[in-house]
Amino acid sequence: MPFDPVDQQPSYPALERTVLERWRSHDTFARSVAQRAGGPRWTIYEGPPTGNGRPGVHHVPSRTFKDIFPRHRTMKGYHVPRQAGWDCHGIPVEVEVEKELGFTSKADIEAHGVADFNARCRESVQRYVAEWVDLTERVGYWVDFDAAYWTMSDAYVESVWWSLKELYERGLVVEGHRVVPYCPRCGTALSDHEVAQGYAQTDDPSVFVRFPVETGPLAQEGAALTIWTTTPWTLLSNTAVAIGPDVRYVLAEAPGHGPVVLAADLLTHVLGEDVTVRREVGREELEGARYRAPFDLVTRRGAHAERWRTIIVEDFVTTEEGTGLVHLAPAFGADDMAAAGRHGLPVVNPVDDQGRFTDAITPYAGQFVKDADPAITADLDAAGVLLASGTYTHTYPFCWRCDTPLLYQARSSWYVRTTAKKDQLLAVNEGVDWHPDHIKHGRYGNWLANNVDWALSRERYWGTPLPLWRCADCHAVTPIGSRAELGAHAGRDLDELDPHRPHVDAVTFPCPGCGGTAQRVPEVIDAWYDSGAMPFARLGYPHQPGSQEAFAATFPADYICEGIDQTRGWFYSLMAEATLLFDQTSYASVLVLGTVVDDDGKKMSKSRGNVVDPWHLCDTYGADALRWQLVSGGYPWNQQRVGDEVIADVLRRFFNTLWNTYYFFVTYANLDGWTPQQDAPAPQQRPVMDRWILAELTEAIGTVDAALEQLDALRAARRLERLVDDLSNWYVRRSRSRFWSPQAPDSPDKSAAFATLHTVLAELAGLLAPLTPFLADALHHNLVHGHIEGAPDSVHLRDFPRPDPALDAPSLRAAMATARQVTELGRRARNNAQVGIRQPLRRALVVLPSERRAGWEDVVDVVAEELNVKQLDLPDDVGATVSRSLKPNFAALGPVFGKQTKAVAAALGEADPDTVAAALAETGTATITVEGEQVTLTAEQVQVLEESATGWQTESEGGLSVALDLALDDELQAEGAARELVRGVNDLRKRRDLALDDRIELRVDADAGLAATALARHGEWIAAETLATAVHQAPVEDGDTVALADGSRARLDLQPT
RNA sequence: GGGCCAUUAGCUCAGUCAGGUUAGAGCGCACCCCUGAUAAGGGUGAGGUCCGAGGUUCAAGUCCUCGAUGGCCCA
Repeated sequence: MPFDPVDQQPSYPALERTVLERWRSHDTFARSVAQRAGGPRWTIYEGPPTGNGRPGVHHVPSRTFKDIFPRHRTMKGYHVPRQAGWDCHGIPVEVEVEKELGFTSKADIEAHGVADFNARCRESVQRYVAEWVDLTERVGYWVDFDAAYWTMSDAYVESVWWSLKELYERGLVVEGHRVVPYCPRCGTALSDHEVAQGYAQTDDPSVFVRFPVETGPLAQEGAALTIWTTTPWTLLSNTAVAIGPDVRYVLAEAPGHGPVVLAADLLTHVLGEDVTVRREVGREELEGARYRAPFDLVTRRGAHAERWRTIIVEDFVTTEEGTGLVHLAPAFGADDMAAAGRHGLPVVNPVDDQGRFTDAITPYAGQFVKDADPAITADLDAAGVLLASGTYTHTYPFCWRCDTPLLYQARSSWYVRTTAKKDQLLAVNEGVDWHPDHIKHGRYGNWLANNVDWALSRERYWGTPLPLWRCADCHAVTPIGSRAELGAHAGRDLDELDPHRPHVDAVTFPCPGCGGTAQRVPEVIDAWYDSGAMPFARLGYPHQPGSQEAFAATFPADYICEGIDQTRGWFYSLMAEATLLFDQTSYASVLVLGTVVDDDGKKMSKSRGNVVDPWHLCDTYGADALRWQLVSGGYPWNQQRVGDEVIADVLRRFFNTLWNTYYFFVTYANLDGWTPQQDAPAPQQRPVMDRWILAELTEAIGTVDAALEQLDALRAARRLERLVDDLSNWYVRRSRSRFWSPQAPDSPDKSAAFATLHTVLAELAGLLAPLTPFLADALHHNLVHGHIEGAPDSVHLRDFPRPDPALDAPSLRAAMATARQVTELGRRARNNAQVGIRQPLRRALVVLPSERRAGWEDVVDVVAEELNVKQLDLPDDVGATVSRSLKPNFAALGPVFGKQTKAVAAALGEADPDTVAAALAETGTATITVEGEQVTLTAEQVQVLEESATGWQTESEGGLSVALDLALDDELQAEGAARELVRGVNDLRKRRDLALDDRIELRVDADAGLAATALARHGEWIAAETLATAVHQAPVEDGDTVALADGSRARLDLQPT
């Protein structure tokens, strides 16, 4: 047998396991990369998954879309190495280990010993790696794990050090005293990402407080400022009050309160309806005025005495809530801190690392600040400055680990000064090809435009140590770019030093400036910096031999792909570091994926219990089906549904259709003994169906190739779905008989059909290879490898299909589209006339718009056969059988006639269709009367509809009509009967489980009229169609009954021979 | 509170960037047809305030403004 026999109902998971095994044993992935080593480089960066958790189905989309385009580019001749990577550092890893050890605070870690703690972290990140590798392989994502980079490796850490030293020396890494979200219990600042996890609704105090004015006219009137806060404990640290530049302020009085100043817009909101406005208060009265704050527990410092507790003007003040006058405590608010910087205000912070008031704050010393709120409020009341108090419900961040309310607190930490390069970041972003493009100026662009400096340092343990050594004496900082450099300073060989804590902390060296002792600063860095460093750090750049050449060849990446949650994660860290270090982006194009949801469109979560297991899907339907759902189910950046229902649907819709076509080909080729070596007519000499499907194939190749080139897998998948549908439900359906002619072993028509179908399936395998790598390779392996001279042993080793211009035939494709539309109308007509398709009809009349008549003669036979009519006429002049109507083509009329369009359309309705049609046919234009004026219209502007009249079963649509002649004569009825008999026999063969090529003897009980006529006139044809070696007219006891058009019944039975 | 995305048939989605008068596909449902490749295919039918309200235009699912709901990200 030329081809391996194919199961009619395949198990795709079993097939995929076979292919996986072949890839393993044949080293297919490595060979696919290596054989393109001389080609142009195309680079993808693998965003490192954190090894700190199990892979789930939500990881499959990115693994799919990271696979498709590299496979395509590889088949196009590009050299596309794919290095895997693992993200190893970070607080989530620490938390995992802390849980294991039952730790609750940093003190526990210190007591336990950082060395062992970090060793456990190192072990923890390797725990799930095997599962990740398994799933990655199973879904067909080709990536090189052997060459994987680990962000915790010595070389990686050293490379990150190099980059930080570079940035430090350019003044882009600085120490800053800034307000950060801080967990007083865990003793560290939190990253934005961590803070985002901990927002919860909570009730906080809400107090309105009077600050009496001490200078200027307002002081003489006894006025006080009105301020509002939800953190009374920050009032102790008040240093200024801010007003808005465009806010209107008034002096007002309400019963029980003295005269107070507040924003006019918030007057009744704060003081109620029963309030009297004394007068407007101008900005100049307020700005610079001194006031008295309720507490004097902290004192001003000399240098800032001037602005201490005065009124300043700041843009961030709004009248959306509060009073329009904002109390500032620079140590506890980012806006406050920024304002303090701008106005030279002091920063006072009477709160310690555990969130408690310091000893100097006598009344509240040692209290956790939030716990002191009630006492503070009571004291305000006692002092007579409390206007009102209550509770305020809002969302507030809590520590996601211990539920402690976070404090925004000024702390010293290290920053990357991304704001210094903000304009360049924006410029670099302009050059990136975002998919979808709205991200560029939308979600991501907005984020960049509001760029703030990158809070780099973490007061933690398991991370890349910040490579800065500070002198205890002169405080000079020495940045270190490698272990060798560190060794040179320390005067000993440190090349084997573990560059993590605590080992690296133990290394000190004499300060190059003053000779004092330089000690590493205590912080490690944000793990996001590690991930953003991967373009160079994965290579150990610049220290490792060859890393500089490798970096030059692979930077920037041509393509990256991750979920939309990486907008402010990896997409940013990659771009920011590349811009700061190398003044360019690190990726030319990026595909952003949407979130994965279940069958019902719900987000998957453990608590909801709707987490889909990727292994279940792969083992039930196959990885190809899962991949196809992801690429064909909608745009990848929208939400992606994954679940049993949608994937089972994909199997039905696409895979089974393709597989049936494949099964048909293999079955009949093997029956016939056909092989690709057989001579076949040149494509241009083949029958019209062959030329048509080859033209469709050629067009599809061009479309799919261009779509994949543009990272548009959806368009590629849609085109392939159409091609498979065309192939199965039109080409094979219409060509079926050509594959089955045992009487004509060497028919050129048959070999043309086999050659055509083989070509289409083989090229389909090539087109599908990037998308469904398993099925594509199975097809290739059976149909091409070993049959075609020089064909590689995997579809992934061949070149991507190229369109053959000689096969392209746009006019034929258009004609066939018309043919199929006519067929559809004809079938509708038969249905409505209730005439079965097996009953031949004498004649049908087809009306086509003139522009669609080209090429009709090529396809008319196909339509006649499909509709089972003897003759199809396309009369030039259908005369009396047609009634015409006119339809305005608004798309053409609108631009010419503008506002007059509707009048022209109305006039067309009044005009005589026959006259207009005749004029258009003769001269190409026609003149009608519109509102008393003569107007000339072109054929493009007017569509002439023709509809067949009486005596026919007529169906029309879009300017096409089909009219069936329903009259039957004896001859037609006999033919119809013959076809009924054939169908009856073949149905019986099938039910008796006869093989396709089993011969039979046929007996027909045909005393009655039509069956006898059919046997007499078409006996030979019936025998040929049913593989009957003999047809007997004889009584039949059992067997089947076939009902015929004249109402008679024929009994039939068969006997295998 | 801010930003982005989505909202089209019972369900899942195209169509929206380049406005054009009969808004499509698949699944599901009902009836019918076809079937020696078919867990298929074909025809018909039921099913649409294209989220809503304004606006621009000869013409709006499509463009603009405002709003609603959902999702994501951020605060």
